[in-house]
Amino acid sequence: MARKTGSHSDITGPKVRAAAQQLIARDGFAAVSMRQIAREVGVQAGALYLYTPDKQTLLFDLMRVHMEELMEAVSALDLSGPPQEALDTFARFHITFHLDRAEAVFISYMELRNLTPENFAHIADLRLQYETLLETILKRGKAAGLFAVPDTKLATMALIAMLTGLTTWYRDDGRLDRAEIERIYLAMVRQMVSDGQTGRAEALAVPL
Amino acid sequence: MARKTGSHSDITGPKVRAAAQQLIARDGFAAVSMRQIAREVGVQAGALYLYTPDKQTLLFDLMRVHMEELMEAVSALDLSGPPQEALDTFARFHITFHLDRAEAVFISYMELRNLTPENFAHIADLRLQYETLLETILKRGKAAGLFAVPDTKLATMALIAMLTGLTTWYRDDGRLDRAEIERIYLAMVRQMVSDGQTGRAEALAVPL
DNA sequence: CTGTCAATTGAACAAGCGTTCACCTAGGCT
DNA sequence: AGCCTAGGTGAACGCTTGTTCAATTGACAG
Repeated sequence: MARKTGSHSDITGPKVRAAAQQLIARDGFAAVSMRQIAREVGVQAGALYLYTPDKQTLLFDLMRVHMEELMEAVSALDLSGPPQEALDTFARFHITFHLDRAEAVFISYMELRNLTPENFAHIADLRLQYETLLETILKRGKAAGLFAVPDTKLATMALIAMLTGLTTWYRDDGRLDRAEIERIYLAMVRQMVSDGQTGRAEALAVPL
Repeated sequence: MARKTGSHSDITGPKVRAAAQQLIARDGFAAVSMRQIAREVGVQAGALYLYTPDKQTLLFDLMRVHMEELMEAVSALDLSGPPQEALDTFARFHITFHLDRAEAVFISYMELRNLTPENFAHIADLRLQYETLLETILKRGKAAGLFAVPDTKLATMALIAMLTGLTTWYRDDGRLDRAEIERIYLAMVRQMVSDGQTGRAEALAVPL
């Protein structure tokens, strides 16, 4: 067999990562073998080692790329405006970005324990940076007397868990479409930090 | 070697489940071998099969017992009172129960995909029953005009994700103790469903 | 038409897997 | 004193694992 036509490394490389992502998201890192990934790609197991030094690095790269893309995308947002506006922007972004990448999100939350300590530290650091962006918004809103947040750190964790949890049950053919879900979640986010002065009607009337 | 003193099945049985729970919570079901569990118990791998027919059933039993204990404990609550009171009771219960059983909770959320379809269906059914208890409270509150909840199903998922997320980052030696965390989370839960009429001060002033 | 080399095969390696089973042995019962 | 059996051993089964590597292929440059 060997090479067929054209340069394959540009083709096989991405296919390896795609197959790994799909299988690991479905069955878990430890349960997926290199031979399964290879079969999905249409190649022998040995060939995978042209694209990754080992299985661990394959996982780490999936998570690293995901987190780097997340940070790059969130960096493009303007979160410097009024806290309420920044919170809306962040929440909308989080929902869309995560629903678009359900597999990568799932892996990044479930397979942390399969990383070596160094790799884990790197991913955890990126995640903390991301969470800090949200906490900063909450702090600004609290300082301005706009948000009623007992503790910004806990509110950050609560909001992220609530928003990310979406990816675990969302189905394309579900009762509500993505726009509706986004609207409803945004209303809940607003309400969770609202100080009551804003009024309920305002928080629930989410413009699209 | 063989038996040492007294009847051991009453001792070894629980030790097997405890060791399995600890190791699976830490490394994941697929990554833990029967030999590792046996070593932790202080026994040879073959002896485990006196206490479980196979590895899959060992996992299922851990999850089943956890979910059954959850349902039994939640059934003992009185959730028939005013919606706000019932919600408080439920939230407090959820936090306490889950923080007390971090390992079992972690397993029940992470290892669902390692269950056979029949076993999965059973666990999923118990979970749905649990979630329905919360949704019923939200529906009652909404019908009574007390809660501002755009969609009770989504609010249920959001609240459960938010509350359960707690177990993923809570540490005994953290900045806040459990009572404080419970109080703050309860305030956030109230605020998320509050209709603004109740007033912010009331929602944040959580009695212990 | 030939030589080069990127891309891949397929076999091999030692290690570990879940599970089974013939055997053993210490303790309680008669 | 002697048997019975619960509770456990330790070796073995066939299979899979991650990883390596010499050999081979096909596409392309000169």
